[in-house]
Amino acid sequence: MATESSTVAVAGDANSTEPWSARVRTLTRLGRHRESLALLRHGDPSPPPHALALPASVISCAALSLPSGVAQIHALAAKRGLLPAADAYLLSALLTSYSRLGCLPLAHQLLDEMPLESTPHTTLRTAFNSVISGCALHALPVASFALFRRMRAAAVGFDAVTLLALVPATPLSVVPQVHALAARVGLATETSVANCLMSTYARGGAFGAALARRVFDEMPLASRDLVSWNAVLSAHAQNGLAVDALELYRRMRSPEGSGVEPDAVTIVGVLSSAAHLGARGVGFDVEHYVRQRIPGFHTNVQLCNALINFHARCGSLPRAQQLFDEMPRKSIVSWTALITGHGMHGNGDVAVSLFERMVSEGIRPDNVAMVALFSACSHAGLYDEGRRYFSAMESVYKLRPTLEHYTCMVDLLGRAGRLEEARELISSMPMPADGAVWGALLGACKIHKNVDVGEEAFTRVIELEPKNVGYYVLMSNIYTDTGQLDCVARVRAMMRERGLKKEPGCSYVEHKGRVHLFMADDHSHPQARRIYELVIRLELMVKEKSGMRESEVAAAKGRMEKAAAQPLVGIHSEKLAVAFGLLNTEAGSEIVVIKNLRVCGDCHSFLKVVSATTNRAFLVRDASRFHRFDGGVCSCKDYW
DNA sequence: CTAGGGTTAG
Repeated sequence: MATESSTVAVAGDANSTEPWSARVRTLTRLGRHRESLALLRHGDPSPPPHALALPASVISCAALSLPSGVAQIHALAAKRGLLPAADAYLLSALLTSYSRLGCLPLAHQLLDEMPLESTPHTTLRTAFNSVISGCALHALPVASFALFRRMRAAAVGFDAVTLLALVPATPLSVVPQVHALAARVGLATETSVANCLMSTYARGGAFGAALARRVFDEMPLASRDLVSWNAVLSAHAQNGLAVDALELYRRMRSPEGSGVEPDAVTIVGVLSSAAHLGARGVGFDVEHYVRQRIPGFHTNVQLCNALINFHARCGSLPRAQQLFDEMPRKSIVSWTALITGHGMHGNGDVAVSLFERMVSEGIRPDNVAMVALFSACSHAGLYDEGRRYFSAMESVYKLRPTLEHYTCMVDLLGRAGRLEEARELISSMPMPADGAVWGALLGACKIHKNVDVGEEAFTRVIELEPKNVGYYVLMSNIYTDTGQLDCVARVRAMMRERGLKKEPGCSYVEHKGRVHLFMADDHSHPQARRIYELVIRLELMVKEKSGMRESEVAAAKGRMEKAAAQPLVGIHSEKLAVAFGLLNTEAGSEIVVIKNLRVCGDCHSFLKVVSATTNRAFLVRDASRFHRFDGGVCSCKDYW
């Protein structure tokens, strides 16, 4: 034992008793690459460098990004007759190093020189694996697939390592075939391969997430490790399946997770889903877990970004800001998350100054940061700033606007009432407008009750997205607002013919750790009777307070109900959620409501008046932003 | 002594 520790202590030292070739290897293993190469170059020439030293030196050259060094050792080895296949380790080290350094022609050449008949299959497999992973690493998916085919043609069996390199480089549509091939040799349920398949499938939208789920379900329980859980959870989180992601998190923490402890990667996926859904309780619990169990989380940029995003999108801007301030190093994502949060809360000026601070700290904005900025300008009615930044986007920041940027700008111009200007912007686009762009124009026409432009936008948008119900509802609401009830009926008929149903509105409130979900005209809550009584009482109070204008709305509603069989407006879910909040909280508290659709005008004025008389603040996150109702006014200043 | 798996913002 004493000798072993002294060997370690002097490893690589000049006075070590090791043969010097072994010392080269030791230095490489310790990551002391320069010393290792120096020893190779200037070491005792007798005995000459042993075969043992050469692979190590190759690895050191690769670690130091020295392709010429690799080539020199390659030449030396060739002179000694160690190649093409006499020394499998050396060959392997050369192939890996060439591949990693991007010298793929050399790697290919070396591979081609190998005698297929006389080389052991394990050596061949490793050689192919090295080059396949090199091609994958350097974005040459076609080449890596060609090598895989050659490998199979030469009857060289593949293993898990082959698949780990190949699968991520395979076009998504072909992955199921490789998957089937892996399954045939029993590799598909191997932990590393299954994890790799799941993360690759995760790139394929909701359908990909379902395939990832299947891989996960088919894994033997004992093979699932932390990465498996993270991969399947992220597959759902990244593809908008937030509810499933949270359900997976719950399962992971149950006995089924068999002691797997969430790590920062798990948490990032969970927080993303919680932020999406407005699942505040989940996010708060997870943050508690982070503070207890993930030491030094402040230095984990991605984790902090996920927390900032969660707080910004779930109503706690000060906590987002505090986390941001506490980060020793921030990324553009940190800035963007905070800008988005301020944008959603209507603090356009704060968003703009954050953006300016970001730029002055030397961070070049990217496309996502620009979207956040435009959307913040849009919600705050910052027309001039929006226009200015839009033109700066190309000229100053060298970013080409994408469809998303045009969508934001159409929204910004449209909300500001400049419908013609928005229409012109669409005509000037260098690419065809998509549904979102026309949809933004349609949304603006709803705000400004513009039937003509609205009809054009509607025609275009339903050509592009005939199944998106929201656009039919918007058009129908424009007709309702302008009293064209025959047209309302026509749009409804279109919806019926196409088998489209209005997406039901729902709102929820969290209270004492439980989620209370309400749908429009929903009576299923245990307190439903008291909730409805309160809503009716409050509506009466609101009507008295706001007099004529409300009665006009009621009259319009009455006319509409006569014209169509089904009323469009019943008791919307946010009224129920707020009434529940009023019944279950003390005066002075804030009631947070998360809603899937946008707040309608009627509910908006209702909530303003109610906030003035009940000594509560209501923070409502709807489909596009936050509204904070307090003392009779809304933070959106009625601009939304 | 060689090849290798999961992550964020709109």
